[in-house]
Amino acid sequence: MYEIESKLIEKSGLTATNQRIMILHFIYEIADHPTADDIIDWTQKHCPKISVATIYNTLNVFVEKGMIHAMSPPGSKTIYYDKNTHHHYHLVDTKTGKFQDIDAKSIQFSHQIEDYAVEKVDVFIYAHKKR
Amino acid sequence: MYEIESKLIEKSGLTATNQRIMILHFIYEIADHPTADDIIDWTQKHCPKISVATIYNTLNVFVEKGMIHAMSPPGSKTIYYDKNTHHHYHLVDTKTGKFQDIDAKSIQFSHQIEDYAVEKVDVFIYAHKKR
DNA sequence: GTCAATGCAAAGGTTTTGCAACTGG
DNA sequence: CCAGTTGCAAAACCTTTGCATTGAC
Repeated sequence: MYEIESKLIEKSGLTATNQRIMILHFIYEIADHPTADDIIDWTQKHCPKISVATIYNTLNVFVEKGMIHAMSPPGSKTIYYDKNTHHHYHLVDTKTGKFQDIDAKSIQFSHQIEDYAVEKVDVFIYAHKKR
Repeated sequence: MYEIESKLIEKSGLTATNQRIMILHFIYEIADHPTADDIIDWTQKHCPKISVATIYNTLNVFVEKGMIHAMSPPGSKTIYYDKNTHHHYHLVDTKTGKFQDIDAKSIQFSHQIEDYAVEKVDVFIYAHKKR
C-alpha cells in the first residue's frame, strides 16, 4: 500500500511519514487540482490529528522538490496543486470552475519571442462547453 | 486633467471621484502591472487620506466592470493589475520577475478544443533573455 | 540516541466588512 | 437632499512561525 507515494517521497530525500504519504496520495490518486483547503479537509478525515501547519509545510516542501505543481489562475489568489507529470495546460470551465488538463500539443508558439529562452509556459483557457 | 480616466469611470456607470481617478490613473498611465500594495503606496502619496478599504473595493469594482484586468502568475498568490486594452499575453522574465506584454498573434491555437467555446486565454511564459 | 518531522497556538500579512460620516450632482 | 462613496477600525481569512513534543531509523 502506498508504495508509489513512499518511493516518490524517499527519492526526494525525505522521510516517508504517514502525513506525507496521505497528502501525496490525495493529490496523485484522488483529487483533481485540489486547493490547500481541499487537502486539509481530506487528510484530516483520513489521518488522525494531522495539523494544518504540517500540511502547509509539506505542500511547500513537495513543490520545492518538484514532486507537485502549484498554480493559480490569473486573477485569483487561490493556489491549486497538481501532480507534476508531463507538460500540460489547463482548460478552465467557466461554468463549473473546474480545471481540465489539455495536451500541450494543442497549442503552438510561433517564433516571435526569439531573444528569450522559454523555460515554462502556463496557459489558462477559460471556456464553457457548447450546449 | 484626467479626462480619460473620468470618462472611463463614468462610462461604467460610476461616479468619477478623486480616489477612483487616481487609482485608475496609476494603473493606466504610471505603473506597469502593479500589485494592490503598489497601488496603495502610490495613491496614498498622491491622494491625502485614501484608505486601503477604498482601494481594495475600487479595484474589485474596476475588475467587475472590466476596466482593468487582474491576474496572478501560476503558483503565486500575488495579484497584479493591468490596464485592459487589447488581448495580450504575458512574458515573465524569470531573471527580473518583470512582466512584459506580448502580442496574442504570436500564439496560435489548433482546434482541438472543439466542444468548448473559448472566452479568454491567459498565457504565462516564463523565460529569460538569451545572453 | 539523534535528527527530522509534527502539532499546537500564536503571530503575520492581506483583504473584506459594518457602519457612520461625507460628498457630488 | 439622497444615493453612492468613503474612512475607520475591527474582523475574517489564509498561511507561516516558534517551540516543545514526538517519531523514524
